[in-house]
Amino acid sequence: MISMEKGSGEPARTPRARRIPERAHPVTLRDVAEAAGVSTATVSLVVNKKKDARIAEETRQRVKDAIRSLGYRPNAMAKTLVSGTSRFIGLVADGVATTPFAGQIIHGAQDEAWKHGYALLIANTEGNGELEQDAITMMLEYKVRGILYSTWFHRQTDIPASLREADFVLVNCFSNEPGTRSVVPDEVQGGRSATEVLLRHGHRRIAFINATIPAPAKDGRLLGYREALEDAGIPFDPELVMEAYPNQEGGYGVTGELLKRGATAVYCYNDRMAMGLYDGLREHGLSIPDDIAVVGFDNQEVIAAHLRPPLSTVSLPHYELGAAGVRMLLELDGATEGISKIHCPTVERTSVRAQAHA
Amino acid sequence: MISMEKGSGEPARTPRARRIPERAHPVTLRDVAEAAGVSTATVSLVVNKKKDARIAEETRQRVKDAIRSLGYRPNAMAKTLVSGTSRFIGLVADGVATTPFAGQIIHGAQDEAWKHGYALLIANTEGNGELEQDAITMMLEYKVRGILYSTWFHRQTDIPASLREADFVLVNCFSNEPGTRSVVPDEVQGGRSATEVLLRHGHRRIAFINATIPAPAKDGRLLGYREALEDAGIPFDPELVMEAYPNQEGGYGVTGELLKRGATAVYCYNDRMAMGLYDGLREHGLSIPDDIAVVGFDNQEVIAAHLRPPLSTVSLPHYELGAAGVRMLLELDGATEGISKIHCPTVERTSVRAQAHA
DNA sequence: CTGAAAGCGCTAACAC
DNA sequence: GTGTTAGCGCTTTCAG
Repeated sequence: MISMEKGSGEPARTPRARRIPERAHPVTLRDVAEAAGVSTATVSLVVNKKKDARIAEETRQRVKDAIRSLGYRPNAMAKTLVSGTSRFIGLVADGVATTPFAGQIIHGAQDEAWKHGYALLIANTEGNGELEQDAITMMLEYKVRGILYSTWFHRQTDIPASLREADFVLVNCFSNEPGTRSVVPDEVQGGRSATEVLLRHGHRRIAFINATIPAPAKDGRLLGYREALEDAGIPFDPELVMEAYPNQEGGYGVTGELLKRGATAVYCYNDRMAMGLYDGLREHGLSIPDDIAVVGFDNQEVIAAHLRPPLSTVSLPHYELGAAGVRMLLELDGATEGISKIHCPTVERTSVRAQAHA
Repeated sequence: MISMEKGSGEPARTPRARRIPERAHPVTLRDVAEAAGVSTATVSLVVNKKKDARIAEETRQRVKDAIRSLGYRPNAMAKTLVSGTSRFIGLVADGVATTPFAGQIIHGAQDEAWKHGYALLIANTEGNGELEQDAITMMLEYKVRGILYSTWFHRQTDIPASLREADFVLVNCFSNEPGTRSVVPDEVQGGRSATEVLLRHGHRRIAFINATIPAPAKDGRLLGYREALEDAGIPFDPELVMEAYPNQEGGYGVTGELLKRGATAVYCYNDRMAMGLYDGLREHGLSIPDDIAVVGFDNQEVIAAHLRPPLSTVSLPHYELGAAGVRMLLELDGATEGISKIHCPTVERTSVRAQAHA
């Protein structure tokens, strides 16, 4: 009555299992085989639903019953040991905690990995080089199928030496080293789309508030803006391009200058600047979108969707970045080399309206 | 000259390694042993830096050289297979992609897990029950040391059946089932702290805009508010408690009603509501903190730190939640049973000022 | 249709 | 000090 140790007798089913359920003796393939009166090979066959192996229906049933009653769980470690190839994909990210962006990358990568039978082993380095090194080492030791190396904002990056020991793809970052694979957002197309939203509503005098910080986004978004204007036959006016620190304070601070330029619409480098600009505009007694139209970039949910009025913007496709990353790693898509650019979709809300006198 | 297959001869060091470096023949312990002219046992001993085992310095060096020149990486799978216990902790989250909150939990859990030699195996279910089931199964098969089951907002939860097969702790959620372990934020203390910030600045007529949605946060934050008032000897006035949907629109919408109550300060259920309220107050020509003081809750960085003026608020300790979860799982802290409440720190910015006529 | 046996890479006695 | 050996839990020929 007192001893229930070692799970002797019935399938260890203590009424109120305490901590660490049956850590004593994890049930193995062999246990199942013995219980069902067959060999381990047979059990393995039914567990893995091998189509070719013909097992008597009666035997199969007996095995299944044994599995259920013993609560058998295959040991993935042992499985990958023999198969030689693990079912892991590593994802090292430098900023899961900082923004929701990295979260989206994780989500996309995971959905796609899962779809192909892989589990995600993730490491969040928050920019700490030592942690990053440890993370990669760990992944290497777990014999991951490959590693996704991602950054929370789009930038160029150095490739850590140990990363080269694995099959890898850069996500949301890139290297100019030849032969490396990477997926990044298509900033140029994004900038073009943002501008086109304004153009479509009849605006012709469109300002662009760019970031002061050098980044592929800075160059790309500007280029897209220029291309869109050119396509619309509007000459580029350098007067209409301003720069500010890419956050709320930056957007707010540039308001006065913007107003002097006489634009009817503004395209902001990101949603955070747009948020600051909203405040600035309001202080000047201006209303959006009637007095001036605004579009942002990033589609940072918490902000864009809840500003007054909700902000039209261009979405950074982080989910897709993660998903495309694993596809590239697994060589599932066509492109398996170089930089793959992911489309940035437009998200229209109500901060833009057809221009009154257009 | 043409054949380089099977890595025969020198340590497979092709000049320009293509994809999948040396997938051909991963170097094993045995390879190292042969190269160094010792047994596998010896290599194992130096790899694991066993203190007690006495190895001749000369031998140790020979082994180390072999390891380096072959580029040997221990196989974690094999290691855990023999040791019987894996070095994984599973983390299933329902919303990494939705908010930065889950990201913080991941970060905290990972740092703490790492500190104790564990790697985090994470699964992002975004609320999808099937995915969740698969995730837990996967973790069970990888023989994780235990599972952290987390939600992105603090709530009660059901415990999935398969979760019980593992050692687990609930993070940011709880169950009233006896014997389960969980870590959650201390909402009551948080609500009290938020109110006290206002009290400390001389306010006595403090409104509370609560959420309409039932949640532990709703009850806890209100209770904290009442406790703080009571301690300050201020009678509770139901008139001063309003409810609205807990986002920007909700905060904005309740502005008019709030103003009728004649409060000198408001404590909002969360930062998003405070953001909406800022807009509402501004439209009424009121200035923060001079005309009215505001505090929020959550400390949602993108918002709170960049509102005009920056919002004083109470921080939801997600990082700590993750870290404490791991500690509880590993039974490192004192408390190893029941619900552990984590302190919510106050973050003072400039949306509160000493009351003019106090 | 099913069983026996070898072996995946590594650790841990236990010899020598 | 260092080598031998027996598994860890599983898959996979190869026999029967």
